[in-house]
Amino acid sequence: MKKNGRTSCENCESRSEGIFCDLNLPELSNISEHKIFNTFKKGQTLFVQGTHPFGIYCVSKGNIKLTKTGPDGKETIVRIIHGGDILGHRSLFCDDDHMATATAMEDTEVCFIDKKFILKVIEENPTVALHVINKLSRDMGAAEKKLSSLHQKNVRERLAELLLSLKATHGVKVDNRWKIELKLTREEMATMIGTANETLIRFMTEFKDAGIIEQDGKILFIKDEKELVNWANLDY
Amino acid sequence: MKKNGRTSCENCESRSEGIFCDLNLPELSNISEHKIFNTFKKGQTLFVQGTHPFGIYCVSKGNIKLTKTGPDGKETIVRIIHGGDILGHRSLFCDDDHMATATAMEDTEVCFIDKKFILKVIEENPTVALHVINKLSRDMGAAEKKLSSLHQKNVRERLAELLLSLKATHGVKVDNRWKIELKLTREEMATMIGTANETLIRFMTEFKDAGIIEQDGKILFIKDEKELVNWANLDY
DNA sequence: CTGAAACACTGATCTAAGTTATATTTTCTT
DNA sequence: AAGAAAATATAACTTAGATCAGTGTTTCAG
Repeated sequence: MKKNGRTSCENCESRSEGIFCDLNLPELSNISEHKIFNTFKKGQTLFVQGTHPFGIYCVSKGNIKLTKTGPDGKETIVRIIHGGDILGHRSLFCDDDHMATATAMEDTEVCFIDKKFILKVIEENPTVALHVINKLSRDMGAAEKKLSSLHQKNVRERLAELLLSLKATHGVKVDNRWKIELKLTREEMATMIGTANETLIRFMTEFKDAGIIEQDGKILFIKDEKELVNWANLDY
Repeated sequence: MKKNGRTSCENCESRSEGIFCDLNLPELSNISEHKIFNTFKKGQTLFVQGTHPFGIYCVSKGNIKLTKTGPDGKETIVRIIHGGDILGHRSLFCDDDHMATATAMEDTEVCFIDKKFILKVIEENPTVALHVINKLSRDMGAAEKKLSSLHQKNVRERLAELLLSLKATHGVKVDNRWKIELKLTREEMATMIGTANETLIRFMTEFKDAGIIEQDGKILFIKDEKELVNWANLDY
């Protein structure tokens, strides 16, 4: 692995974001020498539900969806991983098989880090450990929030919540609209909030008709954030 | 705090289980000197949704439920914490306010550990850090599994899953039945699988009629685990 | 021991959202 | 550029499970 190349951790696009953000250059280049850089084309899978994890993936560019398929073939997107995030750590850290499939939603750049090595890095660098703990805690919060939403809110409210969370994670303010820089199919959005394809489409139409959102081809815009918050019926 | 007393970490009932299980005696007694021992009676709350976390709770005895209340007052049990587990760490580690309320389900014994101190312990003891990571990962797995169940399975299947998971966490084999050593109301069980009180009762009756479960007062027994697995329609 | 809550159960409606079906548009493939 | 495949959209129909209403049964405080 060439030093200071485009694919080195020292020059990584997402160097300032992830669990390694507090490491200094020598430590980074140590990791750099132990990782395996890889690219995935849209639609390719990084790992498949039910298989054994061998390490973690550090995503430097592109979005990846984590999909859990049920016994009857129904799919649910449990999480979306974007540039700067890690992936595959949950299964690794509890020695479970992967309980979901990771699929590239666009062309992505990802580094693979072997189990043994990442555990060593965590043991030797408390700051990395704390970042992993922080990441897991935040994801866990998101998961438990979704859990209660699924029980307590109807589809309209959950859709509003989804749009708000997409705004937070993938939104960019352009003029006076929020542009969502993540292309999702209706099907995918539906599985994110636990509803059927057709039901989701109905409510998306309702949101469009109400002037809350707008669409330009596949790109989504949020026009009226305030109204979205109303519709989401958020707690406290 | 007296040394070697009933309430010291060295003599803690759940010493072999929690995140501190790999520490040696001097390290344990160091923690012991920094914790605050407390007891809670059934129904008392340890902390309330929306408040700021100041540390973590280390549960040595008793079960505690974590309940998230929605904007319309509807409650959902997001997790149950039992002896040996920690509590309140999720919010603490991501600097969020508590997003749920912790309520003792029976008389409990709990130690409080201050934020600053627990962070120091984690930084200085990689084994503690790894145990915290492992704990979070397992809880996160459970949360994401529930999430997809809520989308992919009907109430009957989810109830079967709940009973199986109660068996795993609180079950004791007595004769040829599994005794569930956790007393739950129907209401509580309902909020655990995201359904209504009445609906849950209906299916519990169905399970009893089918000879899968049995009840002696408030205590629950699983008679036919095999059939329960069938009804749960588990994946792979 | 007693009266009031809290809990458990049952039945009768009602409705949100799933399902099925079909048409139209967009996006890939060759 | 044409044809196939995937995604979007709408409407009609069905249903799982929520809600409402009422009765029996524990539990527990005083």
